[in-house]
Amino acid sequence: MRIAPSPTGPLHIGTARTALFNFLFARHVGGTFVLRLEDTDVARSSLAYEKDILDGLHWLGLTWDEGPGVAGEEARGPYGPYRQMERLPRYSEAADRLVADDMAYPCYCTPAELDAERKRLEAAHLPPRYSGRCARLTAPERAAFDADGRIPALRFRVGEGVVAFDDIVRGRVEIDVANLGGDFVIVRADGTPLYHFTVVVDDAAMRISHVIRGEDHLSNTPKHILLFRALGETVPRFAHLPLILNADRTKMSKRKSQTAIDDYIAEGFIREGIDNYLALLGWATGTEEEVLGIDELIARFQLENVHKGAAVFDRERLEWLNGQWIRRLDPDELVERLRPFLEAERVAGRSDRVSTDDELRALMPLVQERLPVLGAIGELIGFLFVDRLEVDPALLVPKRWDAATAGAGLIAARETIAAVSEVTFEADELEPPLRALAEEHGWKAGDLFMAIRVAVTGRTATPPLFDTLVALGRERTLARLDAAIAALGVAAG
RNA sequence: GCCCCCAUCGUCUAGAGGCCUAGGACGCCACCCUUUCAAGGUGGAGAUCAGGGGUUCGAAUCCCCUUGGGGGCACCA
Repeated sequence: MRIAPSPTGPLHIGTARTALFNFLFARHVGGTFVLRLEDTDVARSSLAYEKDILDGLHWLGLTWDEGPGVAGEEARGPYGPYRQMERLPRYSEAADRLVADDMAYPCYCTPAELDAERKRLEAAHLPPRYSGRCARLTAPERAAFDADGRIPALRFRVGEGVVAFDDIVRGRVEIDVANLGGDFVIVRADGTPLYHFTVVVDDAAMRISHVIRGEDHLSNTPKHILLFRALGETVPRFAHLPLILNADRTKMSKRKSQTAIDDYIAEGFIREGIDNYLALLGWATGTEEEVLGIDELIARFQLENVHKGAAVFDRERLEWLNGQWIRRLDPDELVERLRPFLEAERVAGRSDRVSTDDELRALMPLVQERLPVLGAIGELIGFLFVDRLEVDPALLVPKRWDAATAGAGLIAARETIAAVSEVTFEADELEPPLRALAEEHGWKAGDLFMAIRVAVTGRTATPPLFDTLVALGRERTLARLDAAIAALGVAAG
């Protein structure tokens, strides 16, 4: 199996999903997973995108058995090179063979001529189609064009008949060659080969047995089959995956959806969540199991169960699955993965320092079940790492209270908390006296706790209060209470 | 325009002729738990299986048509 991305943009969700399905299938059947870079669109390809794609696939855990050398590392696999621009001689050799067998021919039509032809057909409400004008040029006619200085492209003769194949997910597909749009170009006038040609030459050369790709290639498959046959190669099995859709049910696009894997990584989605979610987009185990790790996915994966219908990308479900996986992470591992996000908070100026690993580890029980994405960590515990906390005085007054009560409550709470010594400053030591305090004054414990919460965190939604106070420490807790009391005084006055 | 593909709750899906008065999950709504927020638990609303014809004793499941949606038709990949 193979994944053959074009380095013409950052790693796209759709490419990642196709790679994942190839990977799952390859691992399930004990096959070989190949990565090939289709960089023949030189104008749009770049090394930066190439790196982005390879890094992204790695990040997702989709490791390939054969692929190009990167960052000084050797290429792996016996069928390299794995970049198409390094395989040019192979394409021209294959093209020469097709020309020698008269299965391909030089076409001298200029882009302008072809364009005019297409426009004419369009105006007549006819499907675009190459006329075949150069298909039966005689040797002298070709010589005349050559003498004229015209550089020909190469076209493949599609012939006639019906091409049929048994797609693993779609079943039998039959397409009349007459609908292929006429003989198609396989080599540009500048000598560079085109996608439909390179993909076939390479899939054959790399001994690809199963071509698993997006449904957008279904209509092109007959062209590929014709090419495999013309080259005398074995036609691989095909499996066309359902497309991933925008919310409006059109093919998922950058314009209407967040498609770059990088953006999901930056938000703090984790590979386990993304892999799990993507695997379940267009495929199901047939059981009610949904939270599945990569090994479980591999064990259960069957191309036969892949859906035919396209699937709308549902971010809510991704977030849920991501949260499931964050909760399943080993706490030390979570600390590890959180660090860059805390660093980002500091860089963005939202916190004054980054926590130590010990501090963070102690917080894991509080944060682990509250993170849908890693990027939410700042919202959750950022208040612990700021020197000067901004508190909206209005928030300090719980709904059922007035400012005076809030002030009294915080002053009383401050005294109670101050009575707890530094050494025994634990959640167990804090809760009972504060509850007693509330009861003594006839306050609802929740109201008192909310006032304290806002005073020390600036927020109404936080991890459990007493653990939060402990994390903050006695000194800072008291200081923030003092600041809040002062702020209330001003607001009340 | 032509060709190809597809069609079960808002979304992801289970379903391969009787187990379906259609199951699960996300989301939503209640309730429970609870100091807030989450997490978790329980329950609920939500799909006449796009519509219409067949086939069959029996159809979400098979066939046909219609409708709707999508994809493809480049010297892009």
